[in-house]
Amino acid sequence: MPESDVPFPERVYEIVARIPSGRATTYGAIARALGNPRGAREVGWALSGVPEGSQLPCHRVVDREGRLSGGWAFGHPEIMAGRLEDEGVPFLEQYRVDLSIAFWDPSVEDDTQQLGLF
DNA sequence: GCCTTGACGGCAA
DNA sequence: GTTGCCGCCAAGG
Repeated sequence: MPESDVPFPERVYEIVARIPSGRATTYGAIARALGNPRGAREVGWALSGVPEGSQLPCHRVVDREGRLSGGWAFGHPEIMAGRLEDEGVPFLEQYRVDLSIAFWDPSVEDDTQQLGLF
């Protein structure tokens, strides 16, 4: 069946699920990968529907500046930041990841970008 | 059917 | 580099 039949939230989850450990991506990048460049807010809305305890690594999704805009959804940004830091994600500030190194583009399937090379 | 809210993004001042 | 405002898309009151 056409992918267009798949509900938007599920397409978001599918992308988020394949974000490599130690990397991060943005709401806008995911939206663009789904062919909806203006749907960044919709991506955020989709993730807000993710129940606690889900295996979905939604903590690896940040805004375009690398800030933990969704940190409070985990109860406290420290939880999200600690988990990212534990995976080796570089931070510019306490609540801001270095996307120049850790950014993972969902529209690229090339495995070399998952090697953590820079 | 109208208005407000929200885990965003882009641009102007 | 910051702050503010507007635009987008969906959901909920």
